[in-house]
Amino acid sequence: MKPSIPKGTRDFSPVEMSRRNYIFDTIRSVFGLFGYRQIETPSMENLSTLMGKYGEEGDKLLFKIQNSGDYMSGLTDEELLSRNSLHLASKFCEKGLRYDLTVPFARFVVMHREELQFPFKRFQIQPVWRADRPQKGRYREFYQCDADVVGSDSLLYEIELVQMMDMVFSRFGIRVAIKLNNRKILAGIAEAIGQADKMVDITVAIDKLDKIGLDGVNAELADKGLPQEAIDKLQPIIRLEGSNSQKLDTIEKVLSGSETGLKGVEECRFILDGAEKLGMKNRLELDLTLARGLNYYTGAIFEVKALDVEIGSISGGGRYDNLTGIFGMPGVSGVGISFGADRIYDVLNQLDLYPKETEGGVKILFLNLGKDEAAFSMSAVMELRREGIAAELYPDEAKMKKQMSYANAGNVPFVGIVGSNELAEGKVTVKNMETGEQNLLAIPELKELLG
RNA sequence: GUGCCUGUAGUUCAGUUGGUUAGAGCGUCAGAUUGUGGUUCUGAAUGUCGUGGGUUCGAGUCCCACCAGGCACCCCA
Repeated sequence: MKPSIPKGTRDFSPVEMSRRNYIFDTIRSVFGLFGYRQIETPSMENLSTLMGKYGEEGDKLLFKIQNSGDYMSGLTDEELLSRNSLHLASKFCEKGLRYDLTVPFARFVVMHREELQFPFKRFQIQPVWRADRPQKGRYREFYQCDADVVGSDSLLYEIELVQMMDMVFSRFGIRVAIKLNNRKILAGIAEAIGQADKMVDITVAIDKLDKIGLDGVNAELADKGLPQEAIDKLQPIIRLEGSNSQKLDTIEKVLSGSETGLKGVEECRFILDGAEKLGMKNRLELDLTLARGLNYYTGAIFEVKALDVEIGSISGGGRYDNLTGIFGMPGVSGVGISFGADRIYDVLNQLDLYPKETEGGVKILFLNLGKDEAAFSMSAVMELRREGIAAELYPDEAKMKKQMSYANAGNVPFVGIVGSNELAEGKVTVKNMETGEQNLLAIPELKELLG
C-alpha cells in the first residue's frame, strides 16, 4: 500500500522549510518593528465560536471535529434517519479547526480583556484549515500571518498596516499593488442607487470586473434582480478611472446624499494621504471593485496582489468595528491584515527571489578516513560548534568519493579532510567546494575562515 | 457544491488504426578513479500500465464503474 496525505495538505522538505522560515522571519521582524506582540491560540475552537462568522459559504468550509465517546447514543432514531448532514453534524461535533486567525483573536480578546492593555496590538503566525477543494495557490491547510490591533478607532492604524504591507513586500522584493477600499463607500453606493439591501450582491458582482468584464458584471447585476435604472447609475462608479484623488472627487459627488458613503470617502482620503506622505515603495490605489467576502469588515479593506505572478491575493485585511460584540464585548473596534505565507512562498519560488543564505545546512563536513582521524575530526567539529559554526563528521569510513558526493548533494560549502598526514600535523585540509581550492589549516585558522 | 481534464519506473514523459518480451531523459546504484565531489564515459537495477469489471483470438491503447490527482467556477490567503 502506498502511503499518502490528505488532499490539499503538503509535506515540507528541509530546503522548503528554510525558505518558509525566511518568509516567517521576515514578516515577524516587520511585525516586531511596528510594536505587535506574538500570541498563539489552539488549532481547534468550539464550533459555536466559529459558526456564522464567515457567511454561509464559510460555514460549509469549516472542518468539524467529531466528538469523542459514544456520541451516537444521544441521537433519536428519527434524527439518524433524517439524513440531514448539517443537522447531524451539529449533534456530534462541538469543535472545529480554525478557519482564520481573526475570529479566534476576537475570542481571545474577550476572554482576556482584564489583562490586556488597549489598544492591544498582536500578531499570530499559525496554520488555518478550510475544507475547500484545492487548486492552484489554494490549500486545505495553510499558514496565515496576522497583525491586528483592537481597542482603537484611530485611522493611524490603517496607515500603519499599509506601511507594514509595503515594507514586508519590499523586503521580499515582490512588486505589488496594494488596493484600498471602504465598506462604507460600498454601502453608500448601494444606498445612493436606492438598493441598500442589495449591497452584498452589488459588491460581489463588481468585484469580478477584472475577470468577467463590464458586460459580465452588468449581466450578473441584472440576474440578482437589480432594476436597469440602478445598473445605469452604477456605471460611472464601476468604470471609475484616474488618480486616487480624482476617483475620490467623483465618488464624493455620487455619494453626496449618503452620510455613510461620505464618511468612507473621508476615511480613504485620510489613509491615502497619510500613507503617501510617509512614503511608499509600492503603489497604493483606491479600487472600488475590491469587495472582500468576509462579512465582518465594516470600514477600510485592503488587498495585495503580486504584479509579476498570476495568483490570488497574497495579503488582505480591513477594519471590523464590532467583532468582539458577538462574544459579549461591544464597542471595541479592530483593524488587521493577514499575509498568506503559502502564496508568498509560491510567488518567491516562481520569481526565484530567495537570498542565498536561506539554504541553511552545515558549513563544513569532515571526511571520515580512519578511526584516529575521525576522533581528531570529531573534536574539531565540536570546537567549531561551540563557536556557533554548524559542522559535522561523516559517520562511516566510506570511500572518499562517496563522502564528497554526500557533501556535494547537501550543498555543503566546505569539506574538511583529515588523513594520516593532517593527523600527524594536527591540521585540517579544507576544500572549498565551489572553487575546488584546498588549504592546510590549523584549527584557529579554520575557525576564522568559517566564522 | 457544479463543470472539464489527466492517471505508464523514484520523477518527467513517449508508447502508431488494439498485435508478441512496455521504452527514453533525469535521478539512484556500481565501475572507469586505492587522498578528491560537482563535468565526462561505461554498465546495472526498477513497473499490479490507478483499481475492478466488460468488449476482443489479443487491451497500456476501446467501453463502464470506482479511486486518485489537476484545472476552472463558487469562494478565498
